[in-house]
Amino acid sequence: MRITIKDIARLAGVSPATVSKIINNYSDVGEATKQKVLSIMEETGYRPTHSAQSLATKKSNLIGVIFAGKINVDINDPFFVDIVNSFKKTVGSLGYDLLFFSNEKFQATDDDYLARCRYYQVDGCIIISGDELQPSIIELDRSEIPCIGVDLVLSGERSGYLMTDNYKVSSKVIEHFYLLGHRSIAHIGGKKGSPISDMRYNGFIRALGEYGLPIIEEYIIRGDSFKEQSGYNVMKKLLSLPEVPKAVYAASDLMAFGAIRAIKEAGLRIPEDIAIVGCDDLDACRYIDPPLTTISQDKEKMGKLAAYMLSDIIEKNLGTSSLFVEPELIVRKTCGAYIKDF
Amino acid sequence: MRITIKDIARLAGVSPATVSKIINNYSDVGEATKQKVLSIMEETGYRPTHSAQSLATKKSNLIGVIFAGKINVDINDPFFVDIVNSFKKTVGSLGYDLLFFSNEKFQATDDDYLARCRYYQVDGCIIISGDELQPSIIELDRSEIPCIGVDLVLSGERSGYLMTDNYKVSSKVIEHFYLLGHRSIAHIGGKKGSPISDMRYNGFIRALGEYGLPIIEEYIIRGDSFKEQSGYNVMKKLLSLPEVPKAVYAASDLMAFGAIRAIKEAGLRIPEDIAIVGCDDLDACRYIDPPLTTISQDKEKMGKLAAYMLSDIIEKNLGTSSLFVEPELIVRKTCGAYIKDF
DNA sequence: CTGAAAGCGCTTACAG
DNA sequence: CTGAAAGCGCTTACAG
Repeated sequence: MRITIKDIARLAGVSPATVSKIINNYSDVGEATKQKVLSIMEETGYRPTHSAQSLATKKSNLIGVIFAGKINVDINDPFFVDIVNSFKKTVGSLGYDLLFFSNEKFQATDDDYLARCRYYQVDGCIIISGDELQPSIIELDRSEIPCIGVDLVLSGERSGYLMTDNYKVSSKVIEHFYLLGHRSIAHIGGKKGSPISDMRYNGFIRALGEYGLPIIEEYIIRGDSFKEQSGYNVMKKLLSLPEVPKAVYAASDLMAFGAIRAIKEAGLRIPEDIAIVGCDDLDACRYIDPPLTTISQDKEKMGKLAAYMLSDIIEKNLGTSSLFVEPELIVRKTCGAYIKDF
Repeated sequence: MRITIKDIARLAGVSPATVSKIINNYSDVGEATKQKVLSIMEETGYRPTHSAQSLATKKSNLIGVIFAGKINVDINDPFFVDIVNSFKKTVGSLGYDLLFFSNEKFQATDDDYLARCRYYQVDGCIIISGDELQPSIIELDRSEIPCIGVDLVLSGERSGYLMTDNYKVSSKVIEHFYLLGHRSIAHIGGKKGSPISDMRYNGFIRALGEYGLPIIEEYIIRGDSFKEQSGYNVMKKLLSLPEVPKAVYAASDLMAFGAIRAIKEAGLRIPEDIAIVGCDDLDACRYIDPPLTTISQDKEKMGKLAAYMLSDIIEKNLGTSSLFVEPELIVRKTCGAYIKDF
């Protein structure tokens, strides 16, 4: 039924071995035979079969995509999707296709990623973190499978990772507020214990020091998630203080949205009464009223870097490396600064 | 190196054939041998290899995911992602994993989807439309590969499709406006020629008839895309009319966002001066000011249905079938109707 | 209930 | 420059 390498060989009057060499671009093949075989492959529309190639070579040209953590089930997280989109383009041009693991399958061992990677013989993996990690990710990190973590520190021999410089995220916010004349800055932090939110929190404290700004205990409150409601709740507390802060830095856009809702409910104006900046640069930032000033991660670049780093590990057997990507301040209207060159 | 079925057989003192039968749940195996083999597999952590299984059975347990059309390169479209997310869960529980094709690869023949499906021996495909179709999708539809189209009419022997009932989308909007007392309704249409936008347009015209409402030529303008700017431009035209419409139905949320911008710039109020409803229920609808009333597609259900339809075609060899999913009106604040039971 | 043997479609030393 | 042969790790009639 299916047309195989044997058929091509017969049609061209050569051996399957020779056809194989031509498919794989070996140099030691006669130009004449090469052309003949090539044209027959063309005519017949022949294509090799992945499983046969994979079985023989132990390579699959497949990259596994894993969204680690409890949030695992959902691949529609905007951050995840943007990274993967960019990653896919680059890795695609390098000759790989993407395999998304269904978490619903190998449930037996609570998500045995390593087993699945071996099952499919993936050449490598990209693991994007969703904060709460499973042990099976650690197992995968330590294995022979090349891995690259995004927002996730990996330390295996054939692993690498990258993330936005989250300290810089906070210091850019502080700098912005500082230049605008603010000296007392509040922070709506993300959940304590989440690596990303901890980095932003610590970055905030550190930046305060660098700019000689006071750390005001009552102004620093951490929510229980990155969600809208959490930001709303924290802002309510801030609003109930004897002296309401005039500048607040929310660790996520969603929290900033919640804070904006609370501020409006309190009858206060943004940015006149309270200036606010978020974090993530969701699409909705442009549509909310007023449009939210925020920090953007260069997801395009991150996906691309992840692709190249992974391919370096796979092909050149490079060891662990890590990269920190520069974040960018996006000035919109929640801080009263309209000048673009901030 | 890798532990194989032969090792297990040797360790258990049986033949590879017997181990294979146990792996594949054949019934004609002695209980005693079965238990022994099972425990050895457990101890050794043995897992079969995908490529070997696939080569022998000609099945891959892989479903190809294709985002058809020119927009192809980007998988971060919210509609696409939500559908795929739901699809993935269901199809995952059915034992399949997802393969995302890189468009950058087989560029030779402008995206030879069929060839790629055969190369990977995918068991089936889900094709989500991005309006502008490539010929290679048609080729795939006509092939032996089971396909299910989302927002895309497929007619192959082993194909099926589903989409939201886009006529109903429009009639629900008209009904809402009608109940609110509006009799002259404007339409900011999507690009002419795009199947989805045409259905919404035609549904609009038809619903007008059903409610005995007039078709006002000047009030019906189609944009050149579903984008924000396009909605802005069309709304400007509407605003320049001698009699400005008081109710407008935009064929996409993004267009509605653009229209809102134009309305605000003109110094008019929403919904007091102009009521507006969008289409898609993007996240941003909740954050824009005022929150946008819109029509939501049941993406969760659509993904699930797509999964079951596809698996029916694959396993039961079922023929073509098509499904139309009921859309839902989400009442927010752009029409002046706050009552939930609309 | 169990196993020997052939086959799935390719690749890779190796010999010539 | 070319080909015969063995091997990759499974499965599937078929025979017993």
